[in-house]
Amino acid sequence: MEKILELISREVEEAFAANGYDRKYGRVTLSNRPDLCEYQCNGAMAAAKEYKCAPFVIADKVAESLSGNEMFASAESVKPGFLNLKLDAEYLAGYLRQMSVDEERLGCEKSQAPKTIMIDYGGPNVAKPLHVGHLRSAIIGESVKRIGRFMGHTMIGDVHLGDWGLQMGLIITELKERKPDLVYFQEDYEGAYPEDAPFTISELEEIYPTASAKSKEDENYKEAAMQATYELQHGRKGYQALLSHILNVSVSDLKRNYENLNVSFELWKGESDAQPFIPDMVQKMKDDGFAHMSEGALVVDVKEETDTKEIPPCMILKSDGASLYNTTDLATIVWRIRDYHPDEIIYVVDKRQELYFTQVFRCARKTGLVGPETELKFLGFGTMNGKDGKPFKTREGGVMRLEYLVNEINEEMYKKISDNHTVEEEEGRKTAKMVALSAIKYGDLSNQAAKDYIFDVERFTSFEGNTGPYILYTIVRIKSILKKYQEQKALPQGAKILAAHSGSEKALMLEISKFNSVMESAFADTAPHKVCAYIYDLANAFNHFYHETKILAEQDEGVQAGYICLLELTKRALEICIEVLGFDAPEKM
RNA sequence: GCACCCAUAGUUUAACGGAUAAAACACCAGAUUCCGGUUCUGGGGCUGGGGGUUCGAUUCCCUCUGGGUGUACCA
Repeated sequence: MEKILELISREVEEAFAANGYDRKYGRVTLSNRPDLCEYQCNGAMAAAKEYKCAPFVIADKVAESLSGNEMFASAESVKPGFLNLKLDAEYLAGYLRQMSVDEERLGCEKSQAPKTIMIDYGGPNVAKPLHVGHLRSAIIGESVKRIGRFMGHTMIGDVHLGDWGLQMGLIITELKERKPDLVYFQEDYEGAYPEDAPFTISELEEIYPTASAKSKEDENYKEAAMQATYELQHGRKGYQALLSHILNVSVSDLKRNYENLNVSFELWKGESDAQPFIPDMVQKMKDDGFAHMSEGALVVDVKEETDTKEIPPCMILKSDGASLYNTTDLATIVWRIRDYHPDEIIYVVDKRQELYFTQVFRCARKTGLVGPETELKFLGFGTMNGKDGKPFKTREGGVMRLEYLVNEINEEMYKKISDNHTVEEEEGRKTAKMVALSAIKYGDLSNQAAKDYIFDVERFTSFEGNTGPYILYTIVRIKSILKKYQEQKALPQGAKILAAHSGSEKALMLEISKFNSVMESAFADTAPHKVCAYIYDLANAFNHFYHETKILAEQDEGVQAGYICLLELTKRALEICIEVLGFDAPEKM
């Protein structure tokens, strides 16, 4: 259904036109002075110039034309030339009734031109545990994906594993030192390799750092690792079998971890999947004359006339002929285009990589890997800082494992919940987990992605203020009222949302009516924080209404039923929003 | 050196070029309560400095200051 702002604008534009002014001046915006009005139009001031006429004269005429319009309770012109509008309560109620009909989407229409959008987020390395550096990518990417999906687009999330390069050789080398008798190391072995991996995830997580440290001290060791890497990449069977064990063990652990965050991926592709595309891609770049040698390396120039800064060429091959991150990312684009024909690829990556991705994007376009019909978008996010304003660290100063961080917050939330009231252990744990996740995600998503933010556990886990738990608390409160009502009686036939009886009820209704426009702009700007800002306002509006209104004690059955319908709608709006943010509400808390 | 990003209340964050810059936490005062810890009501306080464009600037342009980041063989 049409956005309420559009409906209002059209009416006001009509009024401008009726008085002989260009209708473009009739655009209405949300009021920034809620004490004066609900919506406003500033067009008269802009029009004053064109028509050489005092702004308030124009505003007066328009207001006159709008008087008696059933959409507005009042339309008045004010001082310099503002047009202040208040919606008619019955009209507003009608709009909400229409929203209620569509329980799934609350009248928010899917995109007219659905796109296929691939979204690259996650970026974990195999054999290495997730750490807090992976948190933002996962949270933001997942939310952007869900928002896009809600708006009717085909969203394909790809985890883009770091599964290529020296790290694999290091693991194989270390494994060989520890367990030289394994069949994987017998060059002449012909049989089938065992199905079970010769290590567990915790061994794997310990092996990698150990090997990495050794290689820095011991030249021979490093040499061996490089040799193993080379042999792996050139098809040594035993090593490839090991690689798939490493991948399997690692990926199932990663999946478990991402699941805990309510994050999932459609594709579990990795850097290794791009490797087969490299030779042809490089050859074509050479043949087409885009790639040339520079300082021993193969590069593609990506400078443009309008650049204010120096953009170094995009390197395709190192001077030793080896590929690098750029190469892999370009080759990844090759199969993404080939297999999925996306209209857009979004990269949710640390913002420090912006220059690097500028190079990759330009190179991909220039060399024809990507046509003009495909948009490449860099969604850079800022650093997650500790309370001291510096990058988040453990108390000891190391990198915090994501799992530990999440557990810590779960634990804290459990304490909080069991302090408040007695709960069953199991039930309490489950609830704590849900609330904790809302705290982490909302704390992150309520900031603009591009900005650094401070991860303040105490603030994020608070049940008051602009936090995830506060939002959940509001939803739970609504659920509880609805439940009590249902226990007493059934909703009468023909129950419907009625024109607001109070200021706080109308304020709540006005918030709800913004739903579709918020979703649209959150998607257009890839900005989950707009959804956060919205549900916070919505939750506040509801709580004000709740404080002023005796819902369950209301004597008039019709009025009460209207309240219940309004609550249902509020609940749905909140639920859809937290769903796209990537967390859920419990039944109780 | 060069370039990019950021700068808003004590703190963390909002605000299509519009009116008196918003909220949360913290703080202060009053009310409330078996509680100095709960809840409610009220209050103070902000656009880094200087120019410019505009009827009108937190927003756009220039400059200065302060902070962050990046600047080809890492990812």
